[in-house]
Amino acid sequence: MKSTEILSSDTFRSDPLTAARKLIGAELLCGNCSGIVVETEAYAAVGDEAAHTFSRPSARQFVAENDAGSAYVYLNYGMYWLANVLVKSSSGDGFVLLRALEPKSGIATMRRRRGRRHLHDLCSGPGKLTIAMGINGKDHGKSFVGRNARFYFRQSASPVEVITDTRIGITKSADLPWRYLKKGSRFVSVQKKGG
DNA sequence: GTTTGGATTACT
DNA sequence: GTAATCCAAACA
Repeated sequence: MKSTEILSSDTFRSDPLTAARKLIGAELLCGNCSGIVVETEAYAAVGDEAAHTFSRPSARQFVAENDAGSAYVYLNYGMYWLANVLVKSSSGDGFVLLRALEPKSGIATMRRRRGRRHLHDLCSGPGKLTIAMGINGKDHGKSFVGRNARFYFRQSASPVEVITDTRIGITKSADLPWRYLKKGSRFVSVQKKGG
């Protein structure tokens, strides 16, 4: 029972750092596919130069018009869809970028979608996991909340050790330790020394 | 109307 | 190391 419990929507009513940490170890489900979240990054809606909200009025409008738990999905580098969860709280709004999963279910489907065979190459990056899970621009604005949502999270069955690191692929506010990783996971996007 | 800069990935 | 490929925002 514990392992199939839906992650409380309160998770998305936390500040971005807390929410990003809480999502590590949760299971993301979409259709017949699922995977354990092993890597996330937090982006703050205010004061974070790396966040879309810093330079995009359309992103600020998204935050204003959507509820906590909504999907913020955008096309990066003209090629890859990246998926975030909108979080809203009294201590700050923001996004949690889903960066890597440990594949659990629907692996044949993931292999077909990705055109890759190896388990470690299915969801080991923000652009890869959206392909593997079948998430794209049509999912922008949809909700991660509720058992009937197109995608949703299950609570971790057991406590997970989380480590932090600096965020990947950004040039502004790059020194903030807002990347969260499941300790020891070999399914993360970029292995750093010791990781 | 044109330019610019990306929260990436796969291939050489 | 770097090509691929699209969009929002900024500039003219």
